[in-house]
Amino acid sequence: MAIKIYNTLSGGKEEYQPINSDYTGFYVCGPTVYDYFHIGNARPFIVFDVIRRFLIFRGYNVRYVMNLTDIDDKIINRAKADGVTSKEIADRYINAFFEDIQKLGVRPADVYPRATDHINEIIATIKKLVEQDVAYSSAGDVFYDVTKFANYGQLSKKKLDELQAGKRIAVDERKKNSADFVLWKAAKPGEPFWPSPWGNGRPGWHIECSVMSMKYLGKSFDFHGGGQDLIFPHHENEIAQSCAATGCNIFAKYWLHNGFLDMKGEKMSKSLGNFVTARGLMETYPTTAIRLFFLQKHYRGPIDFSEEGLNAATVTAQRLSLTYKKLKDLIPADFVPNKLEETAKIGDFVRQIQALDSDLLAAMEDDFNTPGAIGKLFDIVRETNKFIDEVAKREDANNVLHWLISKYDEYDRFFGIIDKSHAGVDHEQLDGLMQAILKTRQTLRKEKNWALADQLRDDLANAGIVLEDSPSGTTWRWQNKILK
RNA sequence: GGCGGCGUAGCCAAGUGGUCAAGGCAGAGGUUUGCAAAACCUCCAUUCAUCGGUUCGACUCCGAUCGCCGCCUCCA
Repeated sequence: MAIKIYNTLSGGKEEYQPINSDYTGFYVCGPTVYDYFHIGNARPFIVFDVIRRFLIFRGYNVRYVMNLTDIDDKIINRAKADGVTSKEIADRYINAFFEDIQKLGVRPADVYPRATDHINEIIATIKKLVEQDVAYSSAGDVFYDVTKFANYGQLSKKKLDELQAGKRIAVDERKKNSADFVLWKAAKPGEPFWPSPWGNGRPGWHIECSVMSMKYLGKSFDFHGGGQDLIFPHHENEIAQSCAATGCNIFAKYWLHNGFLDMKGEKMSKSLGNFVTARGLMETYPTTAIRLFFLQKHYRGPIDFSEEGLNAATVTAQRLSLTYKKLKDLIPADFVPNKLEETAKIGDFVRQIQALDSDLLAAMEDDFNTPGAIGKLFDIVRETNKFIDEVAKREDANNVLHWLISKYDEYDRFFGIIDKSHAGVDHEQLDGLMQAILKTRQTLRKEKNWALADQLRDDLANAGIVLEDSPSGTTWRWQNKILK
């Protein structure tokens, strides 16, 4: 089955046809590193991570590039405020960015190009644009002349004469057209700068993405992703610059844009001040819950940030992870699988899961419909739990368990929503301690000393450890912080 | 004003021109358990913002209305 993708450029779903067979080029607009990113900024990091991982799962050799904007006004202002250099600010928040996305379970990109590492290439590209007369310099600044690009507006479906120029922000007098945008900014006193044919200055925002995406992915590549607010002008400008510079018809073939995270019906943003950092949120909620919170909604729609939503996602994520843990606990460590037997009841069960599996993948293939796919996943979870309840009565159960685990592992290759830490049992010493406590409590239970056995369980619950008694023994796990 | 999108149960949220609609959370009852927890079962939208139209038939297509959001050069 082909993967269908909603392309902002065409305004409809298209079948994915790779530009070349060697690799799939995927560029996503990354952070401007002047502060910790907030949970709204995290949305593209997470949804494009999942899309990328699904493409890899489907066998595409994805080359994934995310830029780091490490020079711009906000960084300069922050540096001034903190009394340090722009580079120190950028380095500080690049490190924080890497820490945070790792915690969020986002796989690292193949390349994280930084604007300041590509100044020469940026200047060379601007030079080319000036030579072609699609850009002009004015007092040390260089502007792109949007009237020179016939298809300007193709992505955002905007017409130049219908823009409300200057409505929000005063138009720079030196521009020939109000929609012209800056390629090179002359340095003001005290600002960091690089020498250029137009004097000391620094790159404008849009040009870095054109230069770096094409450097690492070629002048035409498959996917370009980012938030919906980047459609205009950022991505529109990227297309204009890139196609003017290289003469290519296609810059990025498929344009993917994620919806916003709203805070009480309003877009979450730094400038509105209504934001929660990803870093802060991860202190309260498990990352599996945060990812699930995003993935239970289609990536193009808006999401309203709410604690109720995150609490619900926390419970949901735990349900999935507990089922996975049970599967793992049931199968002997030294089990060697052989072929699944197509016998009677086992066969019915396997076929049922296979049907759900097929629906799950079909949902993912339809424009990465993660909410639909996760709905199917929870059908699988319910069937799995039923199977687990009857596992003792089943023949060939270990083979089926082994197969089920492989299915969950498969889904998690792109979702990343199963907590595989095994409830902390990877800490061997702690588990040894817990086993000692459980052994003592087991003795109390045999003696029907319920009061003491229950008190022990309650005390451990207060410490964030949940005990679960079952006919086959007692297990322990961490309580989700949020659910205490 | 231009462009784009949205409105499905208490909450979140998929989906289809034709068994009057997945899944999750919350809630009610039950099974299991020494009691819990976890799990399972049952119940929880004659209805898909409103009003028209097309159709044998629409929540799904078309039009209008109402409400909400985003972009129109800081912005994921």
